[in-house]
Amino acid sequence: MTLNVRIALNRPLRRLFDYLSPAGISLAPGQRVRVPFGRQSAIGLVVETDTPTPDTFTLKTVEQPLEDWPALPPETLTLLKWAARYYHHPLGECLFMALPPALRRGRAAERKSEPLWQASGHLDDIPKRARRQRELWQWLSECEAPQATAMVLAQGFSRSQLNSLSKGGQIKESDTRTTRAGSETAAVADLPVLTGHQQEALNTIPTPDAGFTTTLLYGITGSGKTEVYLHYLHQHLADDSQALVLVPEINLTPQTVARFRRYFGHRIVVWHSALNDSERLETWLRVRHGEPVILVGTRSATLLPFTRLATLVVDEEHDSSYKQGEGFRYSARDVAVYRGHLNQCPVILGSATPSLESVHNALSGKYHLVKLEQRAGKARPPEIRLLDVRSRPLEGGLSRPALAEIQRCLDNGQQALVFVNRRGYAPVMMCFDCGYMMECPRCDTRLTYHRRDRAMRCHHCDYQTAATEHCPKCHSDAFKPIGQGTERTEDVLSDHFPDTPVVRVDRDSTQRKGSIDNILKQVNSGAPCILVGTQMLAKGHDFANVTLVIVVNADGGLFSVDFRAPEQLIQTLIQVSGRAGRGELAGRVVVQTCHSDHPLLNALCQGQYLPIARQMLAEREASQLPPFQAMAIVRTEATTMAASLAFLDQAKALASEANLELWGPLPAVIARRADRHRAQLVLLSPGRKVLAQTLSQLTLALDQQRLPAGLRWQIDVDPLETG
DNA sequence: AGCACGCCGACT
DNA sequence: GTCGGCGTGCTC
Repeated sequence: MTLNVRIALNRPLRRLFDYLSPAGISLAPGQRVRVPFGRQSAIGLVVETDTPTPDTFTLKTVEQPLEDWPALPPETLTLLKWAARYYHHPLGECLFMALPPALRRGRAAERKSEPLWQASGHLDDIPKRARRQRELWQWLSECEAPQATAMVLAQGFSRSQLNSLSKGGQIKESDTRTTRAGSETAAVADLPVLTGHQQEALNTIPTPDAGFTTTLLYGITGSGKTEVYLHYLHQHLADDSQALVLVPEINLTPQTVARFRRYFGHRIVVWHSALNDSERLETWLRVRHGEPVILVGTRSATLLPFTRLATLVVDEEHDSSYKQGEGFRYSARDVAVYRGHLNQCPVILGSATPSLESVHNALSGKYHLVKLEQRAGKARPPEIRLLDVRSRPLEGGLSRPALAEIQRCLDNGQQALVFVNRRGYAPVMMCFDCGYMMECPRCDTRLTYHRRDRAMRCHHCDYQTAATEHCPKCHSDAFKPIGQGTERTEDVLSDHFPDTPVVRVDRDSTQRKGSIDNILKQVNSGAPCILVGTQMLAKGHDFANVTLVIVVNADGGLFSVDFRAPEQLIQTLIQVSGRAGRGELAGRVVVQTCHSDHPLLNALCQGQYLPIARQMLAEREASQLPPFQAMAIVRTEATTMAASLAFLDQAKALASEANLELWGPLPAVIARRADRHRAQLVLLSPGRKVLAQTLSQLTLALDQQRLPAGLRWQIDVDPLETG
């Protein structure tokens, strides 16, 4: 008896390879195998069994299975096959995304016993000056069960603190799994009491009995959506079931995890980009073996091999970090919804500013709409006001009235938040004598001036060069920064308010590990201070004493070429406004603009998101943009623009038989990036079927073309960026 | 993606 | 004379 199997490999190939099963072994779909491939040996995943024998060539034989069980269980395999088709990405690469790196490389799927730490000895044995070590000891001693190193690090402690304590004998390794299993059901804190509105929302979300349902939980900032998720899971998740809670990358802070762990203890497991290979393997195995975990994770957690998935939650469902920006460009939110369908279980999408796609689905009845329109506790929604800054003198981007508002806020002993949408000191350096502007040698972009590091940096590639005081071209000293970045606004605020701490929060200031925690700690102390920062500040943080938010410039998103720019602008403005007045104090938001008559900004001042979303949806419908048509983009990059465009011209010819709207080919908005010349062809279709069929035919035909050297192309289905 | 094969330029 | 550049083609 010889049975053939069809196998996917981790290669960017839109095809599978057939092999003979090894003698006496029958293989199942999803199983991991080692196979000879060319003159190398590769790891493969079985996709189909009992496939026909070809008559034109002889098959090679699978070397051996790596496990006698499928690494990818049936549901996960079905999910990934669907996703590979939907996103028109090679199946092999999609399947391997669902394996941890260790298993992709062929390591054994075994748990390495990892140490779990528990406190022993006495607090007094730790020197008083070792403050963090003492805190770590205290935390461990308060934990219900011994903690893994990953957990300790997630709490913001360091390896060196752990090592010191271990050496001194104040903590020790406990025996691994037995203790953990015993603690699964350990008593944990009581759930927070729900407000009447939260309770009402909770009661309105369909229960798992209803099978597959998608609920859009529209809850304004500060309304307490997390409490609703916690109660939903507590009420409806069976003890032997698994749940997935997706959060945007930035939200998976130790505080968020601690919040879940307080009520579910060790049932909470985390998954994010900072895990190392062995932590990934460990968690992947727990999920695969059906441990009843509640997994809190970022985008790629959507692809984990759950076997008893019973509830999915996508928090901040509008967040763009759910869409993978390269390679397998999937949307974790959309894959999660499909996964709910496969498992016939509830999916809850939560946001204060849901995507227009989700609002559309809610309004059309495809999703249940549950509203939570009151802030929890005594907090009230902030008052939003436009401040027209045409012909007003600006300092670091700030107008006099804005500075006066900040002064008043500080005088009241409160905190202010200043939102600037660019990091660095200034986005451009320009010579006022010869007009020269410093550009990136590899991209079609201007270099951003980073004053702290005396550097000129490109924000689109890794280029950087020393900053100069004189114009590099004409040596004039009239070489000046143009525009605002967070550093510049920080400087102006420090000069203006010398007695008040000014804290900058952006990618540059938070690079050091744990620095965001220190910043949050300082802010949460409540003493007057000014926060200056980018989008980072807008996301999910709870600053009780911030009562004033200043938006330095709202105009960037109003006139962008990208059709999603207004949606993203409004979402960011509402999210950042939501940072004001979360405690008992009322919040105020001042939005500086040169277009105070713009209808979108005026709608924003009404403070309600859904009406604005309706308005934006009407515009999308009028111009037949998503979600009223399905969109995909064929993107190219090549050594010359001519090569990129020529390739897309062929693609256009291949696609033009179908009844589709085609835009382009056109050079990308940033046409050259890291010396690659980029272009795109946009496909729009009223129906998903036509689009999918066209893309299938297109990929088939394009795969057969031999590509000019250095040209790469990809397909982006449901793109977020159309630049 | 790897990897080998293959056909032209500057090195001991 | 060979080492090695990366173009082209193939992998069940």
